[in-house]
Amino acid sequence: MTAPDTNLPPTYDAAATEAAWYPRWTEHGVFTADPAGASSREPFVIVIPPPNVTAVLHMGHGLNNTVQDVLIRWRRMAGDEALWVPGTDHAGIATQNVVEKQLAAEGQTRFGLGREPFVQRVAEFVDKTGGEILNQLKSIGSSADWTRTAYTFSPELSRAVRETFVRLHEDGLVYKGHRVSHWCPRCGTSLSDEEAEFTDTNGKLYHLRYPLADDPTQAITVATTRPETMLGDVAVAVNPEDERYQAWIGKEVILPLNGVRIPIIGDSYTDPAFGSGAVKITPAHDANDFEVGKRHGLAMPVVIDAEGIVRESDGAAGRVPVELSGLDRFAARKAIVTLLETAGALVKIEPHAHSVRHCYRCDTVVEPRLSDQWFVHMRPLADKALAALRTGELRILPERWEAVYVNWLEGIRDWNISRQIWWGHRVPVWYCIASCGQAPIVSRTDITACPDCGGAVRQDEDVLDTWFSSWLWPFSTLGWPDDTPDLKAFYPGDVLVTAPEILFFWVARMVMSGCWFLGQAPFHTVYLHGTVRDMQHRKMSKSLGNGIDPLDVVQRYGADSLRWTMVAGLGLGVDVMLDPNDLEKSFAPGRNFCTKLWNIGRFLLSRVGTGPVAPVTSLDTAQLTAADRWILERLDVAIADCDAALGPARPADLTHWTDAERPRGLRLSEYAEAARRFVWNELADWYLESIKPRLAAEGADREVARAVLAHAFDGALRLLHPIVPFITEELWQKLPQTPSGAFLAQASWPVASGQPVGRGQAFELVREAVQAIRQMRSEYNVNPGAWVDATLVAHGEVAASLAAQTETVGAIARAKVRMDASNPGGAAAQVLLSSGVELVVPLAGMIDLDKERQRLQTELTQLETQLMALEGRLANEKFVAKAPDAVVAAERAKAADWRSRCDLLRDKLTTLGA
RNA sequence: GGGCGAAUAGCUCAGCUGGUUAGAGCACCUGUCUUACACACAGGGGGUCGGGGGUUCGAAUCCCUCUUCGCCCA
Repeated sequence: MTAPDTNLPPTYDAAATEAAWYPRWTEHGVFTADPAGASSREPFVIVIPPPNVTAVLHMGHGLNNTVQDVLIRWRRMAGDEALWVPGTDHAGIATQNVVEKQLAAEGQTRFGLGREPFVQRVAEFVDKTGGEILNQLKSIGSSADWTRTAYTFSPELSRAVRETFVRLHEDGLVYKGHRVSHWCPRCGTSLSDEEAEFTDTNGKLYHLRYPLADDPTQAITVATTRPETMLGDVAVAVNPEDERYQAWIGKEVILPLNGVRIPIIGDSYTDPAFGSGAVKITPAHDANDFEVGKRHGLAMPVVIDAEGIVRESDGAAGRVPVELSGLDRFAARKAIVTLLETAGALVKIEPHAHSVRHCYRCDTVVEPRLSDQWFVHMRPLADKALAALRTGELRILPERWEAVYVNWLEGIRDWNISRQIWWGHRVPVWYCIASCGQAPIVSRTDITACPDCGGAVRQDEDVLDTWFSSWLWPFSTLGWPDDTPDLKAFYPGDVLVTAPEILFFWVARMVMSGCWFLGQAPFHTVYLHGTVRDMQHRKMSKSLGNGIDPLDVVQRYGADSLRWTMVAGLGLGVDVMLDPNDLEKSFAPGRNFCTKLWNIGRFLLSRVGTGPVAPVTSLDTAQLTAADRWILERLDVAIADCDAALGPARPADLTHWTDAERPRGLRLSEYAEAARRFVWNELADWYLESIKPRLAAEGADREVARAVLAHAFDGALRLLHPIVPFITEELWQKLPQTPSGAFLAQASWPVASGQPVGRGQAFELVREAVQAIRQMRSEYNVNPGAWVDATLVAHGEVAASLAAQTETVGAIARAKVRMDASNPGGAAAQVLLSSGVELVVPLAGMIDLDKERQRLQTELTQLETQLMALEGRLANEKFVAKAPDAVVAAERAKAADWRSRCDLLRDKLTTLGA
């Protein structure tokens, strides 16, 4: 440890401090959790939302991880066995895309390379460049337990994935389904419902004319947004209730362009009010049409292939005209519309706003495609996740997201978990090549031969959705499926911190898997924070170029400034607005706060020194001045405010939230403000100023002031450490009372003193008097360096209490203050303080009587207006009869107070000759 | 199309189950380099709580309605 040093440089050096402390913390295992420790204290566990292994840190990560770090550092100090599990996911589609791009640049494709070499190449790429983001997290101070760093594609976590697949299959919840799924032609894989995101689009509605086979003079008009699919139409559906078309059901029409005859069918799926009331049915290229096709036993010809190219595929022989075959689906749309127009089959084109699904990874328009995919039947899992929320085992903050969670789970659909890519966990299913009749084998271990005929087997080609591994994250990272000490000690965890965007993708699924496989929700609290946006409220993104690089901010302002800015702006569920064009505007407040803290530290060290200080508990309360009592009370209040803003950390009964507890806590900005107010507006602005004379003197009172100041600042540093860990650690190490070898990161969270409330009251009158004198000085433009005279007029107990404070008032306000039992009169500025104390500031030659009268008159008029309203209320019999007694009593007391104040003001005006 | 939420000071937001003279931070204006701090200190201005209606002794707070915006789902 560095030796205590009373001569700090005038400005805080963030870079040097950060570089010094982070390694010391990790070398001493400050962030390492011990499962054995969880037997004597409460465990507090957060698992990181694993970033993509190839990701680089952006401001969203900065926000997300700052929040987690604040919480984990808070609980670590509060005495919990705190564990923050870090790690990354293998990001199947995203990572594969990156490597495929590299291959493309080399004129290669993954198919040209072959599966094994390709997977090898991706693995090498990840080894070389992956995980950098975890190092970047360290530079913003993240106190994760790096000894437990996890990766979804590691052998351990891969075993959990396979176990899950097999167990769900045994439970009858995993099945292979043949249906229309979302397909990304660019990524070459199917997608889950969640991965196919809606985008509002200004499209067109094409009205097509299909002539009757028996009587080509008559025709039925269908409306579609995707005319290119008409080649695969197998029917026209009308609503059986629709009188316009009832007679047409059973007749046949001729498809223009390819001449295929298709029937007109009745199906209630058709909305008579939409378009023409007749809908073309293309079962292989639309999920709804697929259902209609199944109901009516229709053929399902495929006319668009996996690359999004129009051509005759399964069951589509004779359907695609030669001139259209081989066209991309969007080129085909144009060509088909032209051909239809030429053929007289295009009735009209209307503008049509609708939503089109896009791939969440590459934004390509999703193509619905008929294929075989592995699905998880989600209903039974969803029911457990719903129950967890309803019983209070789980809560979501902000609470309004609970409704969204419930809504999604109630309408849950089966989850397509197979992907037609190569980078990921291979589906653990094997097939006998000999087709000996052996059913597909679902296995925890690799299968090399058919158990029935002994012949060769092949493994399913598909890999699993990356989310199928990340939904296990809260327990796979702790060693599940083995019953490890970590799993015993740290499951279930406590808080999950993430953004609302992945509530369904990840959060709800983790709850489902946790409840299903371990019988308990993986955490009791989901904290959904806002999004980082620019000044136009646009989400920061690479494509918009409006991002801020957190590492750049760390370099220029320090990690603590970055963290402060994030936390101070973080109302519950509120977006954080930052200006990418003006970092100074966004991060200066954080830097300024650090500078302020630093200077309080400098002042303290230069005046208190490094000599021993007495613990405040050893001080005789009689020795404490009004200021001492006041700042100690303010510290108690600050502790209580911080605790109330942050907590409770967990349900009181450890298992279920009560309705009263449920919405409480995680108000990070309120916590930051409470701590800031204490150290800046109370400790620095008032206490420090008031004790300067005491510190300059010698004797017992100086020791009291030293002790109280050191204690109060120590408390402030503890309260602030979770937000600004580096500067607080640096300063705390220099405090005279800090034990050698200790870390603030492991020091105890402050606890209120338990001393009676209200003991700081005497100092409030000091503050009031000082503020009044300052106001007079400002109003009369008194030179800030000049001293003024002031008289405090008070009686009885108040006078006695105030008499001991005149020096303090004078020192802070630069005034020669004296007490008097009666108003000295004369040309003076006069202010009425509370408790009937009068402040008289004779400003020789400066006093403007008109101005004084004006000021007092304004105050009197305002007060009289308010008093009149108040008296009106009290005169209202209904108010007195119906309002609670306590309210009425309070209003009466207030009225009495205002009346006497009005009287005093009137007296003053009289003496001023008004 | 369905659901949820928001609208309070120039900006970002607090104001819990109706009862204080409606608050905070930042921004703004004025003065000051007062030996910890001008990245600071001191003083100050600024809101008919989106519009309308209702319940109540009393509404920023509860109900209805309209307008605007955001999010989720189809």
